[in-house]
Amino acid sequence: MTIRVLVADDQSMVRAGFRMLLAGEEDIEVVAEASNGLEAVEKAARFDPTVVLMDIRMPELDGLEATRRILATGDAARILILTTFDLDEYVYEALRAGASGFVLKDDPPEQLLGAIRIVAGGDALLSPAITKRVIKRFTRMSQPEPPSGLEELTERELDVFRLIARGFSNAEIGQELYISDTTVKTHITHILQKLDLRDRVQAVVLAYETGLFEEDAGARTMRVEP
Amino acid sequence: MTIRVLVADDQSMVRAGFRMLLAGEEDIEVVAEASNGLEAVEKAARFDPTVVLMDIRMPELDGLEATRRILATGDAARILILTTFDLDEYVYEALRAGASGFVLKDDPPEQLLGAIRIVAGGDALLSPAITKRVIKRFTRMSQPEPPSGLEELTERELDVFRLIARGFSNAEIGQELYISDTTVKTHITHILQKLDLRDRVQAVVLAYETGLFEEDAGARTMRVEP
DNA sequence: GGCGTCCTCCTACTCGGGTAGGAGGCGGCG
DNA sequence: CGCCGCCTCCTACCCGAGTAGGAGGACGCC
Repeated sequence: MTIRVLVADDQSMVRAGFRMLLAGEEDIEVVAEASNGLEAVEKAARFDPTVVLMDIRMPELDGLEATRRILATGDAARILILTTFDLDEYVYEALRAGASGFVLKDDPPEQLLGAIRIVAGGDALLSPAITKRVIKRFTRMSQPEPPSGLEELTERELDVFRLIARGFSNAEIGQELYISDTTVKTHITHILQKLDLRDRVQAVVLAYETGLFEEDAGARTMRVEP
Repeated sequence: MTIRVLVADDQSMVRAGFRMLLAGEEDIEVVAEASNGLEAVEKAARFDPTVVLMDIRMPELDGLEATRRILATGDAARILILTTFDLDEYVYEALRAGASGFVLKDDPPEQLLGAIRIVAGGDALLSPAITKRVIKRFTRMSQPEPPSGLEELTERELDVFRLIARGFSNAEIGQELYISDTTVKTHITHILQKLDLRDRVQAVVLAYETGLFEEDAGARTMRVEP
């Protein structure tokens, strides 16, 4: 019996890469691809895959919500999450959503193949680098705060965060969003508090390390004055 | 006559993606792959490709030096550089190294195919987003300074830059390197001047966008106080 | 209606970051 | 030797960033 795989990733290049990688395996078959979360949910229902390779960041619906919806249908599908960085905060949320494993996109191919087989067999696994962080997280969590977790940023705060991550000053952010810079400051204070960061520099680091905002790569340009 | 392509990229997934993409084209054939710069140089000599798809950031030897070496052999190969971001400062260096074109990795596939054919035909091209920056750069360059280009950072400045890129404050950098924070400030002023940046936030953005310091990913941890 | 959330804007303050300019020590190189 | 580049450190100054705390309007929900 072959392992039926659904590949859900918004980058066609990555999908093609997986398809090629898995094509060489006797016991694995790619039965469908999805380029966003909604499509993933739909195709999971239609093709009944054994394993869904799920990117976290996708348009329409992200990998987390897609994971929840697929599992909510009672399907037997196992979800294997693909993350780009081991720092990805979503990992903890995905754990709660019921994912069976996490693999880093730049892990060696053999590791990925192994992961698919393990997950298909009903076991769970984490990439070593992720495991380290998860453990650290849980040991830290069990002491001071109750359950906690990361607070959610509002829409507007995300707008501001996006611009911070591109190196904008408060004044520039204000111009871009048509709000005063005191308002910008207010948003930033909230962002830093919610994410437990010291200043905007750390916010930029976090944004890149977790791969936030990779969607708007097209518009990504640092401001340069003439 | 088919266009012979060498794919040089350190991510196997990306290579596989290109192979798959190009497999569908009648006039294009992937004759070899390379996972680092040295391999690219060697295989370019061995397989005599029409076009080399070259990633900039690669182990052993980066895409720029590989480009220089391949062109130095007098081969007819055209180099098409792949960049992840339009902000990549290396672009200017690669121009000087003799690359024939630049394509963003997330440009639509048709654009990439077109680019390969154009470059194979002997013309040069830039991705629109890159063109914009190059023009801005050259117009700026032709006025005050002679040829110039990016000044090189010293070893110590790189040390400081690395820590800036991890979100460290000046005081923290000073402790880490055993120097006073006024010295740190001095270095930072020089870094910003040399790279034409406004503040450390832009420096962090630049570091990530150009993939500087990806080597020390293992040690990459944001400072978090207990 | 009343409550809560979000967004907006304000003042006033503190502090870290960045600039300007100078200075001394060290090592390499012509 | 003398010059230069690099690293180190300093003072003095300015300004942007972030904090604290308050306030008002829009909207949705019970």
